[in-house]
Amino acid sequence: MNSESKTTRLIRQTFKDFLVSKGLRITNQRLAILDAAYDCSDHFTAEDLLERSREIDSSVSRATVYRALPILIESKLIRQVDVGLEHKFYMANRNANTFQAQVICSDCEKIFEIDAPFMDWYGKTVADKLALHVESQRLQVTAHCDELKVAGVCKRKC
Amino acid sequence: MNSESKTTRLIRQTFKDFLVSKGLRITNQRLAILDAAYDCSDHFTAEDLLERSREIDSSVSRATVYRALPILIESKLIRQVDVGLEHKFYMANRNANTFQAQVICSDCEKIFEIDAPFMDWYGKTVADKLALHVESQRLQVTAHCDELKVAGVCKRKC
DNA sequence: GTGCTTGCAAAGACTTTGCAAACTT
DNA sequence: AAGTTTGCAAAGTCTTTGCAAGCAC
Repeated sequence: MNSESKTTRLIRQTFKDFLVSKGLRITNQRLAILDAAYDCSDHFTAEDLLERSREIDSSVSRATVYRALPILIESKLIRQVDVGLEHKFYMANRNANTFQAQVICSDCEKIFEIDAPFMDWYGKTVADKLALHVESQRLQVTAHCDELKVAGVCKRKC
Repeated sequence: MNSESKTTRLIRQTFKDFLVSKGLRITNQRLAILDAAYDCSDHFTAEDLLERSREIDSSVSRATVYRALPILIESKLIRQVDVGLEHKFYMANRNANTFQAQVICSDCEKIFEIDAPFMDWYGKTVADKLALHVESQRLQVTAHCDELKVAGVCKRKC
């Protein structure tokens, strides 16, 4: 049972604990939205999330998705990935500890998440200069696909 | 005459050349919008730009600002600075050659632009791993103001 | 039962677009 | 004169909000 794996249960429990700790209620819609988010291996938009949530619980409405997103972000179970494209993206926060950078292919608009531990140190150094305390950092690299330019196709489904 | 400085003339000429090279027309509104953008030492939103443009040429409309922004960005005279705050920001591209990072104060939402030449190397290295060719990079550090937390005030007008 | 949550539809915020008049070339 | 560009207002897109009914506790 994929939906009952050990990890899934742990994630759900974390979310439930978070809701309780905030005096919020555990609802089927919120759980469906959480599961839908973790069902995506990739980045997703609010609209994607609505669609996937509805496959799990058809009663989920757009409003509920938009209301759930800030909660999921605050709980650190998902994070916002704003890459300056048309839409805002989100993704499940599977490895919250390493600093992640995004490489965005401008040909196919695919977003790659990569570890960039060095950034962490650098960002802190930079903020120290301004006497600010770092909360979060983002490194985004926009790039185009060499393969696509040459061969007209990109192996990574660009 | 501030509006007739050497730099200003150079910028205007660059823009005019760009327009001509694209078969677009040189209009007072477009020039007003360009001047307004370079009149800001800081980041600005589309709405800010409308307001400032109208001080130069009161006939500038919101639609024209929105139509001019992509042209100004394509000409590299301004660039978009998307920091994931409420609005999209833009800024004059005064030093296009150095990689810029943004440090965003989450207390006052002020945005500091800093040089981060090392990022450039790092971003390229990272993109090379994926066989992509770097177009642009952004490093954004969100931080909060220590002074504000302690003293309730921030010298840099946080 | 109490009061947080929900879905719906309407409202909001920001941006884009259709059209006739005005302007650049 | 020919064809772009403009301002206006309307339409779009994405997101938020008000409200009464429904649900978790």
